Amino acid sequence: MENGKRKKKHATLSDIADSVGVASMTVSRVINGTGYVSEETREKVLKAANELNYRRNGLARNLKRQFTETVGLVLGDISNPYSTELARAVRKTLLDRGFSLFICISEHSAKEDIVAFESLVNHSVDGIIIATRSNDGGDKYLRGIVESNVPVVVIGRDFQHEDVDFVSPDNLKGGFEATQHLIDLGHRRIGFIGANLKGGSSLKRLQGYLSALKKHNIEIDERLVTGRNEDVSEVPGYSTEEIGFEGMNRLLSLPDPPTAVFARNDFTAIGAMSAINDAGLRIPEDIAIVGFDDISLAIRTSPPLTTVRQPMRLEGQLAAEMLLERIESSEKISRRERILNCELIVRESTGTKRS
Amino acid sequence: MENGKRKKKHATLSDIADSVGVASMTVSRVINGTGYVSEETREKVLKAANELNYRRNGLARNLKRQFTETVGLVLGDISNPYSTELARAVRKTLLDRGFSLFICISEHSAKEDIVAFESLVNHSVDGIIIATRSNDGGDKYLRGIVESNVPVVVIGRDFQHEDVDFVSPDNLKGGFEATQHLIDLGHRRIGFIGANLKGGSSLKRLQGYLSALKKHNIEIDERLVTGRNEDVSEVPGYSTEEIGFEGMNRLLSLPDPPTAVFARNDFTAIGAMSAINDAGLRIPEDIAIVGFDDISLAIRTSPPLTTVRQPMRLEGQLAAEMLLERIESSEKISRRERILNCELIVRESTGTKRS
DNA sequence: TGCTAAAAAGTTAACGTTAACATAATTTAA
DNA sequence: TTAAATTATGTTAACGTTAACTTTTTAGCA
Repeated sequence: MENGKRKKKHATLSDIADSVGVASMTVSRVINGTGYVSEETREKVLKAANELNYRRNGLARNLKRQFTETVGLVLGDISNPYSTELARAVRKTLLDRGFSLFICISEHSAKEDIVAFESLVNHSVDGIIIATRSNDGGDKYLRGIVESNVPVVVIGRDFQHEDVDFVSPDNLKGGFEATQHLIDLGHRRIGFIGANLKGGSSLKRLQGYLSALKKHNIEIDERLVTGRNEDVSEVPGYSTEEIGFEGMNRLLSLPDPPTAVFARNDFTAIGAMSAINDAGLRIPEDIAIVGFDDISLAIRTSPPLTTVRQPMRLEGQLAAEMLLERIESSEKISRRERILNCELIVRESTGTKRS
Repeated sequence: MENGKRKKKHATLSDIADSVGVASMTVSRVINGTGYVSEETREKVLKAANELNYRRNGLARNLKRQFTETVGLVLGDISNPYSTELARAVRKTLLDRGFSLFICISEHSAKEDIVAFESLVNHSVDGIIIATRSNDGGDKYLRGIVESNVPVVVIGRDFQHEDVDFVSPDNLKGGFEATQHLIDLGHRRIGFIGANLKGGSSLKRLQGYLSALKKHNIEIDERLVTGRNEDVSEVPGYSTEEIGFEGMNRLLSLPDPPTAVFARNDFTAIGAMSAINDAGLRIPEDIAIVGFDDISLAIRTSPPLTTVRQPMRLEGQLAAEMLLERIESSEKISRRERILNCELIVRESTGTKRS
């Protein structure tokens, strides 16, 4: 740091103490409203604090108290309403218990994961909730953090550790049901947009898709599974309409394009719908489409999007509650896993049974 | 806090020092890579640090150093891609300079603004960027923060203070041009969705709309200006499709509905488009529509949305740079204002000139 | 009146780190 | 070889707060 100078100093407890003529402990008592202080002193102190524009130094306070009543949340794709909903629920649960929340973004790499973890640990947050996708570098660093006794809960991230709780929607079942729904409607050529067969092996939604096909003895055509390779992509996650759009165009250019598509999430589905429209095809008559998440926009697409609803709020709330338990318990807590049910929401984008 | 117990202690510098048999200062030097340390000692120290799973205590460090190299960003509506883009740009600029970013959400009240400011100040962030809408309580608290010398930059928030920089898109001009565009196409009855005439007086986009009408001597019909009252709303901002949908339906139910609509932002526009579709009307033939922001989705709506593009990244970058200057300068910096140009992006949702 | 309890303060030390200074060991230069 | 420079390490104090303890003052009451 070549740049040394920082601004004018803030008033401290002892500045106030000096100005009033008491000990700083007395001022501390006034500020925190603890212990005995005479009404007279209290008023003098408050007056002085006000005049000096006193603001308590949280660093010193937290250093002394050994906890910060702050939790960090690491999000991948903040513009996905899923993340937002999650963050909102986490925040509410924490706020109700007197904790505050700092959000860090980690968009697409282990490096960013690590930066996020590091800055949170650095600020001595009392615990961390992580909702980014798993990756080797991040996992390794994370393991170190957990082993130094920082309470951690992961949401939807494939991270195995005896001291880390896990909350996730049932992506596998959700993916299965979405695909099953398309099969029930008579579709046989069903595409998947949002991952590759090689790269997306950890993607439960894709696995659900594959297992539904398998169950109905539909052969898996790897050309029907398309998506950008995440690990390579430098493009922020939110632009998944792009991915959906591109992916759909790839599918449409096949000699034998699918009659239905399961998109990895609603944004991807919206992008795909746009590509279908552009190609002059109709939804659901020519191509049926299912998304995932049930973001609030899903009901406003035209036609309204069939999708798998995941309980985002519940996920956030549960994760926050589990974390708080970890933070507040003095005993070791064994890993808990909560896989939450999803619900298929059928709207017009999948239409009715094909003849 | 009735719940006292926190977890097992972390290793400290002196734990390592003791275990290796050196002074903690030496360990500090190894950890920070500063000053002279013999290769032999360095290795011993690193080994011990590793074994003890040492992690430096940022609270103590920052307390001593008197700065944290951390900046806080307060966002209103995190699921709006606008916020995301902003956050991303801010983060990138900061990261390049070695700062980390904590994001706080403040969704719809002065109370939440204050909670967010408070927790950031509490953690002694070196500066704060604020991108929430102005409100009395928040402004008052903010003023206090600024007066205690915390560097602050606001984005698009109407906050006047000699020591606070201001970055904003030119909402007034943008709103004007959006409306002008509709007028140029021959529209006379033009609605505005996203604010009330009473409550939205501070909304520059609405003012731009009004002034464009005035310029062309089109009488202002207050029934054509519709939106939920923000201050009252308990509904999170992101569901602005809802607002657009509801608002459009209100406009459609008028005896003499508008032939064109300017929506406060793209999400609102998308909601409005959905309502227009549901009513069996065509865009742009029956009703033309303009949004604001040019989120990535805008090009994927059907028809693609005419909108006003604001330079979100630039806003974020500038705000971050200004903040860094404030943080690093030892001299007082006078308020700087940067109003950034917006650009009308004409797509199909406004069609061609009416006959 | 004296004695106890309650109220109102004050004192000390510590949280974990590092800046600033001091000292000791080693190397270099002349 | 001896002083000066370099390298390696140590000591002290302070960042601002508060837990834990101590002391002083006031109030209560038998």
